[in-house]
Amino acid sequence: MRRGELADASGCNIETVRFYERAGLLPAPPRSAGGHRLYNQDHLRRLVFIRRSRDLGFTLEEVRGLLELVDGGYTCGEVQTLTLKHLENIQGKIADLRRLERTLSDVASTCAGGTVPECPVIDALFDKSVGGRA
Amino acid sequence: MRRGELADASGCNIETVRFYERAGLLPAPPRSAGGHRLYNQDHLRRLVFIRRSRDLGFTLEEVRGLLELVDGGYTCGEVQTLTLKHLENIQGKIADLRRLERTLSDVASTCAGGTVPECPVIDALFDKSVGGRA
DNA sequence: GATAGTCCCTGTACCAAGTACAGGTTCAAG
DNA sequence: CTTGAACCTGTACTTGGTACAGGGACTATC
Repeated sequence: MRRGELADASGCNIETVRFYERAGLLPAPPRSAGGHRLYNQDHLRRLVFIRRSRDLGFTLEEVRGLLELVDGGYTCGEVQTLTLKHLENIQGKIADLRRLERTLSDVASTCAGGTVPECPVIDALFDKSVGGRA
Repeated sequence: MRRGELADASGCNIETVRFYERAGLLPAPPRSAGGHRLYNQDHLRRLVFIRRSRDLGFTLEEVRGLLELVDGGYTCGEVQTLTLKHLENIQGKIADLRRLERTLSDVASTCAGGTVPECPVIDALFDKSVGGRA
């Protein structure tokens, strides 16, 4: 398989394949006489693993950790630990965004709209406390 | 006020002040004979505006838009439009993350933990469909 | 065997939104 | 006048890719 085929088969962008190779997530494949990368099913499997992990919101660093487990042997418990930790991260982000949403809709609700050349939202951004940060 | 004082007073990092100047969000202040930036209360007000907008999750591009309104005159309705649009963005992100959380906790729940050298989470990442992307 | 068209090669630059640092200068206090 | 802190500039780094320029390889057709 060449790079374009691998990309299509995995759902990755063709440039991303090279990027993952440079990042050390995907092993450098053998090359043709002319220097073209030649992939096999193992590469595809691994690339799909990476893409799915990314779809689940794991960072590349976390994916690297998962791949190390995969390569070096792992227990279900180790994987569970990483997964639950990541889940907590996601939940933390959701909580942050909900606070933000709350603050923002509070601010927005002070605003009556219309063609008045002043706005409490702008005033709040300039002058008032606007709630904590994410 | 010098740059460090402005940074402290606004809650920004000192480097960020320079970054916002380069980005065209904060006007270049007058300089001392030796080239040091000298800020006034208007700069502080504007920087606080930027920081608070950022805290509310507006991108720098959106902050730029808000500042253009501030500088050029605006109606409450215009501000409201931007604010509500941004609120929708945030809500969209929350929805994405909640789908992700759901998928992730579904995957995590298949996993029993312990010292077994295999894990359904890993299997899912390699072999199964794992749900849509954010 | 030539040629066209597609794919691939490398290196590099770009995005957001800053942060950090090196190497040199200025300011303010003592 | 000296010291030390704060400042100056330019540049590199981060994350997770994407995009492009300028060239080479592969494949099919004539």
